[in-house]
Amino acid sequence: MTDSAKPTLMVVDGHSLAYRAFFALPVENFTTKDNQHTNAIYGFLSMLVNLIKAEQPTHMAIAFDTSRHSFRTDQYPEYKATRSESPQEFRGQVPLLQDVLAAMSIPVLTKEGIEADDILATLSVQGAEQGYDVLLVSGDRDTIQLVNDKVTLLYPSVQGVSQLKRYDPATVHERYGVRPEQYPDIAALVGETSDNLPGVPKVGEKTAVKWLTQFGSLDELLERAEEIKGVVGGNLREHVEDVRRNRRLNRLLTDVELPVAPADLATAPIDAQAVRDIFARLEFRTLLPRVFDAVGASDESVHDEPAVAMPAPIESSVSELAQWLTDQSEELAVTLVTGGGEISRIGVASMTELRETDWSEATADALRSWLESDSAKVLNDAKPQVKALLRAGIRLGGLEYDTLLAGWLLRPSFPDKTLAHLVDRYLDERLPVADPTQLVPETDGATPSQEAWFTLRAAAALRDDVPESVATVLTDIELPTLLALADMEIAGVAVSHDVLSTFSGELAARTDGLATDAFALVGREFNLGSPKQLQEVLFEDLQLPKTRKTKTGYSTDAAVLADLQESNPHPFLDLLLQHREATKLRQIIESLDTAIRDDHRIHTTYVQTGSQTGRLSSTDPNLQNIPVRTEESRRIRSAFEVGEGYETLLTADYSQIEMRIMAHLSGDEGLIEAFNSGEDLHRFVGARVFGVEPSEVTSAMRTKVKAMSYGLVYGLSAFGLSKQLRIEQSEAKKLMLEYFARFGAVRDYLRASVVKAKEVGYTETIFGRRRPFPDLTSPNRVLRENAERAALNAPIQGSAADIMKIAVYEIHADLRAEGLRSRVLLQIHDELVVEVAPGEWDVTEKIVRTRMADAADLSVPLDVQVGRGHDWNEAAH
DNA sequence: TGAGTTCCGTA
DNA sequence: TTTACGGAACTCAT
Repeated sequence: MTDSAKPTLMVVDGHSLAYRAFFALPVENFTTKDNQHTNAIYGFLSMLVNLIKAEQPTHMAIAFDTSRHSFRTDQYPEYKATRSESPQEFRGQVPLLQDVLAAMSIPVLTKEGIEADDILATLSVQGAEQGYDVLLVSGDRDTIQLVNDKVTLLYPSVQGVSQLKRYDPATVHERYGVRPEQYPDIAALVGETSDNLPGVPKVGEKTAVKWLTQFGSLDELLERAEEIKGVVGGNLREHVEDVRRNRRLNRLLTDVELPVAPADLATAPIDAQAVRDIFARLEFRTLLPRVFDAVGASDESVHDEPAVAMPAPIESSVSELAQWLTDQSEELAVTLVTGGGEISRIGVASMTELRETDWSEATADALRSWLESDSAKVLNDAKPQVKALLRAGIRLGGLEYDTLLAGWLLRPSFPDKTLAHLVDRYLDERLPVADPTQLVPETDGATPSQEAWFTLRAAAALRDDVPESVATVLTDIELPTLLALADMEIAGVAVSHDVLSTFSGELAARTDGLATDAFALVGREFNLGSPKQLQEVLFEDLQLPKTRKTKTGYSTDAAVLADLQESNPHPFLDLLLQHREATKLRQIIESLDTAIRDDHRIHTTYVQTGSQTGRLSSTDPNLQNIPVRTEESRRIRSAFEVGEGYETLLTADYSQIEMRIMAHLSGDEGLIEAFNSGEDLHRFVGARVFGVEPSEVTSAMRTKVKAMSYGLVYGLSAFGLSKQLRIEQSEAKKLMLEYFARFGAVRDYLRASVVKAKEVGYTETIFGRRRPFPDLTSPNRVLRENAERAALNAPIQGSAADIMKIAVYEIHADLRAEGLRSRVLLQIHDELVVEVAPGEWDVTEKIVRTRMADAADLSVPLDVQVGRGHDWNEAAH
């Protein structure tokens, strides 16, 4: 408190400040796991807390607008009419913010037909009369008129909500050149675009101030308007009525009837538990201690102490540990410290006890039976640990939960997939981490059993949050898949260095030749791989027409170059395209070759949490983007061979799985019939769309409906379709209309699924996997439409991913259960590559075919194509 | 050394 | 103005 004995009354325009916060803070950082946006609430509270701490008000209230309707709109319907409606994401936050304020015992004032600023005006007058120092906080300039010796205005500066500028009469005069009560006169003359109040044309602040100084008052000025010369004088005379109206509307009411008087607004103790509860719901953590600090309340629960005290890790001998493990009846968490694929230490935790020991062969022997048993185990990021155990000859049993996978299933878009983040988010505690920048860290990182303990507790918290359908996806799809992937990664795939290097040599000779020829055509040498230098050559040296713009210049991608070749043929373009193609192949070969390990095989890593749809991704190297489209590029696939001790490779792929899912989900009778007819899909669809017999469908017709069918799944537009097929947009539009005339249920389904997603905030696959889409209700059209297309696609791509995962783990399990050596090696979204041991072809093929076909029970059959060959290319035929 | 951009390979 | 990925090369700033 200040040394003045005077009480301070602080009145805040909640609406205008929360609205500023809404636009100032990126919404993606402020979204709870239920997809509740909280950026406006957070920003407002953050500012409020700072204010309370700095100003120490003795009395306080927050005023809100009730609706767009007010006495001003009654008088002048156009008032604020150009202001677009505040977005739903904002409006949804206001009631929550008011709940928070209630918990903080801060009165919220609203009155039907009255704007927040009028409440501020009324309280400021009452407060000043009754001997308070009045502090107004508002983002609306009209409140400047309220400033006087007893009333100070805090107004957000351009930099943002956190910076408030303090206006007393002197600062107002300094800034606007008039006394505060004259500010509305200026505003009336100049007009206020944001309120849709036009002023006098060509009159800005400077002119307005000059006139007011000259004539002393607005009334005087309007009386003697004929004395003003020139165009502005004419403008003023023509707009006298507008000015009077503006002045009428921007006068704030100082006599609003309120249920409270300043004396009723004395600050009261906050309801600590209520604040904690609502902050937990809003997932605010750092704000909680700031609130308690600002209001001078103490709260022990906010000081980072774990809800449960962490037991001290017990260093155990191997035999003690083995004994302890068999004594436990509850689920345990396990953490293996691995490095270079080797295990160095193991930690195990129950809720109450932490045990750990170094890993050695003796450890492996002693713990094997427990590790392989069905005893329930929880791990975080189990796959690398499962692999390390497999290398040590132990097959982990009883894997009940993986917190990494659970966290990803809840929020597939969240990039931070560390245990530290899960602990932070779901336990609201901090996982101890060693400071990596210090040679001798001041703080120790968590030991393995401590990590296990946090994992166990994070799992409990996650189980509370994960909806049942998602929990089923984790248990029935992801965990079994994890075990299959571990074996696939360890198996790897045999790749011939010789085949690769022969091809690479040929390509090297070719790229050199192409570059030489290209430089000769241009007349100088440059870096063909540099988009920047290439632009100089294309658009300056060769004077080709400018293409599609990119952030940094003009595009030179393959599609653009093909367009250029059509409109402005130039031999250089051809050479460039060929050079690109050949260098790309060389790159791919190079990365594959360096990835071949001593066992002559490549071991990719499947990232189970690598996509937002449920697909896998593949890294180091990526084996899901090996070229296949051109005859030549398929030579790379021929380097992927059957390994030693095996007989042949088997490839199996789902044909048109996404269209089949579409048929199933939409229930479109035409599409279902297409798949049941046995006819080629695109031929069947083409016949329907173009009204001809299937035998009469030309390849051009087939190409068109094929592009249309595939495009559907992506939310393709007529524009995109025309671009892809290189046809007129009108023709593309016609094609879409014809298509939907025959397969209308498809369109109905796609539309309905986006509407549903908008309602519930997420999409769902056939098996219950969810993907949240907060942007579906975004006021930003680009964001919203992007989200709509992704939401259209997610259930389809995701269901296909679910089906393939089910097939993979069932095939994996069957092969093992039958005691076969044949094994799954690769998964490329809708294709599997299997290595078949001598004599096992028939049984393996049968398992693969039936498990893939039966992975889901849809209203159309799942068609599986199987191929056999010595290498991947051959097996694809 | 690292972030951002462009381009391109796959399903 | 077509979904989902990983990765190489280049550019520019640090």
